[in-house]
Amino acid sequence: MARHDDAHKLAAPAADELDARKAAILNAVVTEYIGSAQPVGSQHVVDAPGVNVSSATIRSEMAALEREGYLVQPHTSAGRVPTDRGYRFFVDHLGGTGTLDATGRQQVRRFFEQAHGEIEQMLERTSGLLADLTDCAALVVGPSHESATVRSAQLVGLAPRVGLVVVVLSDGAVQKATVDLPDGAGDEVLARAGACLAAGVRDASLAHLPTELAPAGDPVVDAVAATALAGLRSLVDDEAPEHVFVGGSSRMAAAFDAVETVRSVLTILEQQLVVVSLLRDVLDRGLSVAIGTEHGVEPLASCAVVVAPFSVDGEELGTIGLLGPTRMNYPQALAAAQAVGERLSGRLSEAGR
Amino acid sequence: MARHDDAHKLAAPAADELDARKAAILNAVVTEYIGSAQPVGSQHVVDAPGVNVSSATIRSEMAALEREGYLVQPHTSAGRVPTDRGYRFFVDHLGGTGTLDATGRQQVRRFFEQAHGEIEQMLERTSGLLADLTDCAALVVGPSHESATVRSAQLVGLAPRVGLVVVVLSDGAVQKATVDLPDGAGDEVLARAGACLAAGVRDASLAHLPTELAPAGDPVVDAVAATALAGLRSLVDDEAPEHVFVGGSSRMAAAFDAVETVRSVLTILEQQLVVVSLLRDVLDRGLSVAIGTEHGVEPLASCAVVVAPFSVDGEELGTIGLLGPTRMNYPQALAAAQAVGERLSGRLSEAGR
DNA sequence: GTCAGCAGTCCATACTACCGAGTGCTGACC
DNA sequence: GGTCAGCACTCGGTAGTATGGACTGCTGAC
Repeated sequence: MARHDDAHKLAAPAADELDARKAAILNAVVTEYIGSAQPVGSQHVVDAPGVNVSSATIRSEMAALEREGYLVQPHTSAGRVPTDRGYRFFVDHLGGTGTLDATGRQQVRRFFEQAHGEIEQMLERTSGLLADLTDCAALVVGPSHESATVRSAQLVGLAPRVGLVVVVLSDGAVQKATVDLPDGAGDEVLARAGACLAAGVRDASLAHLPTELAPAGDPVVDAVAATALAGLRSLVDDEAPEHVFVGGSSRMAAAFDAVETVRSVLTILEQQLVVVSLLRDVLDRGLSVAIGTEHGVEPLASCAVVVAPFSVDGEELGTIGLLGPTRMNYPQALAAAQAVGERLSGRLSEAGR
Repeated sequence: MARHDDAHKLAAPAADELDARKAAILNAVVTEYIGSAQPVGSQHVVDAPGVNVSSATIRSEMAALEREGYLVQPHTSAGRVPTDRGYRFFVDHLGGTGTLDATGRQQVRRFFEQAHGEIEQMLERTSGLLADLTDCAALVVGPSHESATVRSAQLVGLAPRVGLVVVVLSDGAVQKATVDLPDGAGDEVLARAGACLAAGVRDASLAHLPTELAPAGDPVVDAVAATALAGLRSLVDDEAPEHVFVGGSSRMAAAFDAVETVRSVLTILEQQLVVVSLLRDVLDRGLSVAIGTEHGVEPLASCAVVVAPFSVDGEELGTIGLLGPTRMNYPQALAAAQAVGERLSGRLSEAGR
């Protein structure tokens, strides 16, 4: 079989291609290393499927794979460890997406059967589920509210001179902003200003709120309504547009043995902005996996990220991410991310129907 | 001097008291150990204030302190390390609360000067501030909404058969619950049901919502209102009543050198329920510090917790917590927790006025 | 009660030896 | 030419041993 592969090996762009045997060996090394975290020697590969050659031949093939940048030796006389490039080939050409194991599938099914409550709560719990499934840190970025439109706006008095603007968005999110009120603003003024505000912002998107409102006639009411609108507008710039739920970050402690690595990874995980843009960036580049230095975040050089979008009614709304060491179990992670993404999409679409 | 101490040593409860020199030595050992994380030998104590004796005398005092359970030796011929009891004495009798250093004070001041936005956001940021100040993991538990009363309730249609109940509480919190609507429920039905609901729940506390509403006459409206109320009531049991913001958990990675300890501590930090009840428990026992095994959480045996409440208009609303290794800098942590708690109370009271 | 002096303990560190997993190379074989 | 058994070699990890030093506890003098 490998014999006539040679024929079109020259025809095909050989740059990123490996012949079947090299691929099988790389596959075996990656698989083994993911499991054991120990450099893999030629002896451990000899029984792998698709590799029907002696350890001596494997050694020479491994040496070639090292020359081509797929493997490295930590030191002479040690086994081989995959490079980022090796993992990349593995993810692209080998291993497939894999499927969740039976217990995993059951866990996911049960989770979504008994899932209920608000979207935020569900996303948070989902991050826990993903962490459990994959033993990675799980990142779940909620939908952006940028394109959602205002369904309802309301002005509520909290204290003599404090009010709260509450808007409900079409995607079910609720935003609020406290506003200072002038001294004499009673319930009636609030109600009228609220109505005025509601009329002005209804069906506008949060990103494109009007700058002023139609006057209601009463200067006090108008003033209050304007204040409320200003409070609302400040929300948009103010708050990070997306919230990210991080679950299972403790698992990063088990993933590395250097406590310093753990610390730097955790530090990144605490920076929501970095996490969100990391995931977005990977997704925008059309990838579902970013390995080592492929994503630009330097402190995560020894990590890999697996992403999957989730959507409601076909519209991509959020992102699922899994963060683990580069030697993470990619097939499992991909399968889990994809399965949970699909289920989540289904669940959310159903709820919004 | 010690001679006639013997006399009333039997009379007075000598149990927890140490004479001035022993206290000074203990103080020096704890202070030194907090700084260096290395066992402290008699030589390092010799220059400490209040200890004007030779190292030989210190050694015999240290041996006594060890017999009394304030210090331990990791092994013979090593220096001494404080026990939990030693830290406890230090916290209770020595070191005082301390004050924040100048840069710390400035950091706190600046933070609260430019603090703005909603309470949740502010609490989250506060957890980051505290972590920065103390190099500990910071826990901020928001106010419980149990005693807050409903200021406003509203029913908004999101999709043909989906509605959202939004209630605003007297403390400024907003709660929401999605509800399924019957097929024919149009805007008018929603408005009427919403009004009916609002009338029924206004000024009720979330914990004591009515079980049924006054009928509005129309069976469809009544049904919708009842569904909405049910959705609202489910919120109370459903959601954890308090949310805890955890900041700076990455700092736990630097605090311990055993990666396994880091993992177990982080695992605890991910369990909001445990964290909340831990803080509550410590506070309920009237403590501001819980050291080692004093709090019941076994995986945190090598940690200490410093807590401080914060309040609005005199009413205790939330809790600030700092989690660090037992050899954390107690005076600094206490000062930071107290200062931030006070500032936060002030800020929140001011906003609610 | 204090303390200088001393003998003793025991952890780190460094050094050495050794084992074994693993490599690259070579020469024979198909 | 590709394959592979055999071989010499490399080098990290473990174990054993020596050394230094930071401690201690004790003792006897003041």
